[in-house]
Amino acid sequence: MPTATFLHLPAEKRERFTTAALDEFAVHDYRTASVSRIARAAGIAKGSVYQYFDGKQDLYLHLVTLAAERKFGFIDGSLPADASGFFTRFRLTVFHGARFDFTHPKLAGLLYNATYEPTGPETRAVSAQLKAASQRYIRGLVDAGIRAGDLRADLDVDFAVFALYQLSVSLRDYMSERFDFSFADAVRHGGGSPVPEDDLMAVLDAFVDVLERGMALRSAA
Amino acid sequence: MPTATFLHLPAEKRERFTTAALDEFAVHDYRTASVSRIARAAGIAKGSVYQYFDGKQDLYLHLVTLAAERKFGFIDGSLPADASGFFTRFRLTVFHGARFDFTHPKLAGLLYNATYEPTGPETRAVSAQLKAASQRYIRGLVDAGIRAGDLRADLDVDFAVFALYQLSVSLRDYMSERFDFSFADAVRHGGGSPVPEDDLMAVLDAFVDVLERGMALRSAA
Amino acid sequence: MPTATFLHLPAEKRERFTTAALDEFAVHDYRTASVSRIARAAGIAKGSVYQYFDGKQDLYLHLVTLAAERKFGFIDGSLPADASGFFTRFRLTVFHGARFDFTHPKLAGLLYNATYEPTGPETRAVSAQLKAASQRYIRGLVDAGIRAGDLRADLDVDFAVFALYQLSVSLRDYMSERFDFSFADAVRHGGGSPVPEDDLMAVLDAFVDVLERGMALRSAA
Amino acid sequence: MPTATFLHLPAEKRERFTTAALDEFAVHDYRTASVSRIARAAGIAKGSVYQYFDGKQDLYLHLVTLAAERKFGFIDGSLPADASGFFTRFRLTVFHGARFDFTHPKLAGLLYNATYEPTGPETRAVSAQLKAASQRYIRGLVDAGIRAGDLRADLDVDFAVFALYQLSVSLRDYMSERFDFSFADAVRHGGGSPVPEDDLMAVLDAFVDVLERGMALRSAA
DNA sequence: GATGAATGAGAATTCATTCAT
DNA sequence: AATGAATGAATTCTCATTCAT
Repeated sequence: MPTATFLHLPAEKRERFTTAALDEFAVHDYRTASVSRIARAAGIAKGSVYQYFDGKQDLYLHLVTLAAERKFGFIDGSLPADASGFFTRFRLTVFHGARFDFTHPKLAGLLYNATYEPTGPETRAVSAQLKAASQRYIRGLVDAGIRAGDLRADLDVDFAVFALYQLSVSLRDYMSERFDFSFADAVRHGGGSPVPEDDLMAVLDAFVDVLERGMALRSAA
Repeated sequence: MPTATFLHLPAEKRERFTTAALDEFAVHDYRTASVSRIARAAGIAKGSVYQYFDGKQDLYLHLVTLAAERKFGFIDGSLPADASGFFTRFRLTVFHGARFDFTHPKLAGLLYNATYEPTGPETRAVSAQLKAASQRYIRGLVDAGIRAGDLRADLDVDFAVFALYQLSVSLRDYMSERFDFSFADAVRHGGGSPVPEDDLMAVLDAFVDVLERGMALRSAA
Repeated sequence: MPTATFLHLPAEKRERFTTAALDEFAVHDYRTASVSRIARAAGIAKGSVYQYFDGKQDLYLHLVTLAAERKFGFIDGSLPADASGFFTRFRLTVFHGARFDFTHPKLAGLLYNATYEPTGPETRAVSAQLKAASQRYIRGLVDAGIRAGDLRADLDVDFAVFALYQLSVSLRDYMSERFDFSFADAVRHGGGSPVPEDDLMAVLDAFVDVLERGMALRSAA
Repeated sequence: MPTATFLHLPAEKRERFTTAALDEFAVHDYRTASVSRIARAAGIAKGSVYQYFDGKQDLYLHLVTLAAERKFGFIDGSLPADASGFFTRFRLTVFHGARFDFTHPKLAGLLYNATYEPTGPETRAVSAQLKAASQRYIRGLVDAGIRAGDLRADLDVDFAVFALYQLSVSLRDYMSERFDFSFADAVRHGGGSPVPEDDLMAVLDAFVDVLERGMALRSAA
């Protein structure tokens, strides 16, 4: 948790620091990220970092929490209140998640890194928490989908949740390759025009299409 | 690539080294893996590592390549020659892949680590190569499946390949959680009885079921 | 020396600070003691410490002086005015010194630490001063003892003073081991029943016995 | 324990390092001693220290062990084989111990520091071990003295051992003051002519005199 | 071809002290 | 008079790589 010192900081400075820290963790994993580099980039003394946070681990926890809250908040805020079926709702969730990734490449990069963080003792808890939260969210959608009759009642819910989670998370890789969009560059140079929403929707159509109908030729259905 | 020196080594020594290196990278990610530990475990001088390989990165590339060849070879060798439809063939591929993971936990651990190690200039190329090879393999299956009429002709092939790849790779996580099987322990202590093949098949049924039929209630189809 | 600022402080605040500082130096040696922790425990700003004292070193000097005064005062106040022979008087001195240690573990801990902290320019002076004061006190006893005919006139006074001083100071270690009494715990948890006065007296008897009669078999004396 | 690397070092270099390390620990206590300073003084890279020893703690353990062995060896080698009574033997032990201190000020300084080391987790074991060894040695002398009829049979052995130990160890302080000999300077500048052996003996006479006969006027003995 | 000692830049972290507010 | 954020030099320790033997 940030210290009181950090919270009392002038907004400008606090944000300069946060930006520097996000820049670092968006590009490097936990081990590779350097507190010294963050301090240098933020233009503060190395010791100050330890006035703001309990240490590297604490700073990391804060940033991941922050990013997760922002992303979940962004998605929630973008979803229409009236749900309209599982597939529509899921597509929108992924769609706004992807929009968030394009428009907040640093936060998204951090979350992506956190998800695939090699599990050392320092990061295990954070990664696990992050995964659990995402899967809980998806499980809620799936349960509702079954209740509403949108999904097959005989679905293996555990596997479905797992599949939806994995595909959602790694969709970033897919988009990156398909649209030749480098999230790494976006983080570093603020850059690259995001994928047009139409193209994005087309991908999501393919996604939902497979989810909905499966891949098989409707053989003897 | 291994140097000529390494290739001319007495087989026993070469294998002692390879084993030690695999042991190390199976348990640690690239950064955490230690060249010194490998040398010590192999009973050779640290300097020798640099006579055999160009450096840590080069050694890593060699090991990942080796592991990938072994896994692909294992799967190919286990598949019946006569294909019998896309879903059956795919299920068998994943099934034998999982069997490989259970019976070769070190090689599998290394491949898993390599897959999720996209950060850092040292590993990016290797990860990308590994991913490309896997996806090429899957794409072959999908293309054949469409030609054979097992898969819908209007399928978004790129997305399908991506989805199959991601789910196959991360199936390891799913099994680990579902069956409470720790691959890390298996690597370290050779241990743990692998998931019974029946249970494994049950998971693959759920997997293929979703792929084949999708998740939607066959509403008014 | 405390600044005027410190002396003009409301008594309550001044004492809160003193208590916090004693707590810290009773448990930690000079290097390990932390100004920040003291400020936090006293509920004042870190900067205030430097308004009250010239720095860590100055604060340390003040505390040691304070503790020494308290201990000497305690002993003096407990001794009967009419002296009754060197050994009785010395035994009482040590006895009340030990009682002070048991009942004022923090002050005693601080003094003990200060005594054995001769390393480093910051503490050397304070240690020397403390040692000098103690030895001066003992020298007074010895001189009087000789004059009164309680001690041998041919005694090497310098050595005698040194020996009495060292043994008195380190008696704490002896008692701690002999009675399994942890002064460290007493400081931290206020706790532990002190050694019963009878047992304490028995130790002092052995002490004085050696001092008085020596260790030799009264051979053919 | 030193690593094999350290033991295989050319004698000159090994000694340069050992000297530098002793210089450091003879003047500073454990906390204050700096590995960086040792490396600089020895003219080697900081990292090399960690090739030679497991870390600061390990280096410290090695040095203390070394110094203790040297001092005990020196004393043992200097004592005549035929014991001649407790007090003679004890006086000789202390005498040669003091000679060692004057002629090996660094080793002696290190041992002195180790004895009074503030007990943090890193040094506790070493200090305790050192004290235990010394006291065991003294207890042996005392036990033999009683058996031989040199010491009173009703002596409180525990206290006697404690007293002899404390006085022996702190004799260094006494000599330092009495003869105005700065061990610190001796360590730093190799300097100062040691106290003449006659003067040293005179002090030991006073010491043994008090031990043997006690301090009391043989009043009504 | 093998060795293994040496390197040195870089990591995280601590803390007494200062000084603008 | 009080505050408390900022400092920055100092600490221990790591490890891939090199190179003289």
